[in-house]
Amino acid sequence: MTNSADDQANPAFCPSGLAGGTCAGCKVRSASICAALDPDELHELESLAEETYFAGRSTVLMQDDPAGSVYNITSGTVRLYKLLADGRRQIVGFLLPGDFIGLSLGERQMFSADAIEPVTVCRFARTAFAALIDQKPHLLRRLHAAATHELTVAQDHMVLLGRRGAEERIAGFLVNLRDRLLRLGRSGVTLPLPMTRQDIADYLGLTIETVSRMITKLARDRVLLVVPGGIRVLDNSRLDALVQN
Amino acid sequence: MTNSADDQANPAFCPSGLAGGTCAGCKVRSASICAALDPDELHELESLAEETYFAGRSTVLMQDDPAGSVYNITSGTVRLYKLLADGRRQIVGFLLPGDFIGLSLGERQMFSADAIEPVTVCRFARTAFAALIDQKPHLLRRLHAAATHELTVAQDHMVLLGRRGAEERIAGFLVNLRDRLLRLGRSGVTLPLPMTRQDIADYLGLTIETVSRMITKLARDRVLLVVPGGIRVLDNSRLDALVQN
DNA sequence: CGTCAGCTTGACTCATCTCAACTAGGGTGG
DNA sequence: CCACCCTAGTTGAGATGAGTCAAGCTGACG
Repeated sequence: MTNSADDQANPAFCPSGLAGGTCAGCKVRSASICAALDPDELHELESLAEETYFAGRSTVLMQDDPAGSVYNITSGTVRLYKLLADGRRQIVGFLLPGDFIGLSLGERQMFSADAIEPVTVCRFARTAFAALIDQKPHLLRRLHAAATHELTVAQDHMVLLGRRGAEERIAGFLVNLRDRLLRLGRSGVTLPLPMTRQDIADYLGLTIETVSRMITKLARDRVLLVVPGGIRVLDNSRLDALVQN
Repeated sequence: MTNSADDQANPAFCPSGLAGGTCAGCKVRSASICAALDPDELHELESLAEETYFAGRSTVLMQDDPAGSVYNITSGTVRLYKLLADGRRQIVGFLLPGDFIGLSLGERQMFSADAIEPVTVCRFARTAFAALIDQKPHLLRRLHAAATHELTVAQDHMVLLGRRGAEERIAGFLVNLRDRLLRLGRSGVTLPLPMTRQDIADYLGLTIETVSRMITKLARDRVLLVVPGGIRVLDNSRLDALVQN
């Protein structure tokens, strides 16, 4: 539950995006920051990278801790969240392969992150990564593009949290997940949901019961089918229609 | 209501941060992107800048429109928002002097923006600004720092929208506004509220009636006093206490 | 002096939360 | 192999915080 990157490093294990640990063979490169680099630079980046493994339910990093590393996710799913003093939790995002942790390059973590299933990452020492970026403005441009993309995603999520009803939130979540999986070349029909209902609730600003009821309702309405470990979309157009705009 | 920057340009009018239109004399420089530049570079930036005025209630830019300009606010308050097809609105932020519009440097606007009171901005052609940034990596670093700061602010707002009650939201909004005004060297006791109750409601994911009731409650509890055009904070510690964490 | 926009207040409604019981599946140990 | 437990999820019934609808207030402005 509280293992850090350093406890968990396991270079032998490799079910990840990295084929034999080379950036050139990385399956998620096109979806990530690293796509900005040419072969020479890729080799340079590779020398800084360390493939790291996190067990399911293990902690990747904690809010306010010093930021020693930045990460590029190569397989698995990570939840990012903030906690209030009384234990309320808001999940601010789920990260998929190709996503980057540590965009700000700041000295402190701005949120907590844990692996919700086994996760492999490409880990970089933050200072070394920052130094590389100072030499490669186009890598910084790419990082900045990723940060502003995250900002739009965050703003869209504010709309969801501030102005959408429960069923709309669930539909929005599923549509969003579907589209991200499609971009990764995965199926848009069977959506794996490695996160718990509680995670979904804390992401959507709902309770676990409301999430459960709304998924049941969508299943009753034949918009989707609940399958072990996820859902199957039966009617994409009706699902899309539930997400006005 | 729908005047664009070009209709509204009015170099003669100058109640703004810019003293006589020079960056060197700009009152908000230390709070903005431009603080990254040395005197020579400032002069270069100045040659790209055009001081522009927006009347209260006028539109600065519309979501999905082509992004011709980026802006640095020198005086006044701007609301950024997204609309759903059925008219629901979520305000994603209020911008104060020193804040920047167009961090992404993208070709399309990702939100709408209007002036909620008379506003002056430093306007730059987007392409010229982007070209300058390609020559000044430290300016890009600064822009990136601003973007990731906005991202943390957005995530904190997600916590507010997803997990806080109505009174907590109001208190959070006021604490946040107070701290931003203090950073700009303004009073943290008398908070001007140039936005309407409806704007506050659309920012906090509430209705206008709930905003009104909660402000009345805080006034009844002697935490604040409602004054024309804003509020006066009577008890900072109780206001802070309402915002757990 | 009348109008109008912004704001406040009250009475009632309702979507979502809370509390509680129950089900299903997976692991463990006797 | 079965009994037990544990976690995750579902469902129901009732409570409640915020929304809705409606009326009235206030100050600015013509």
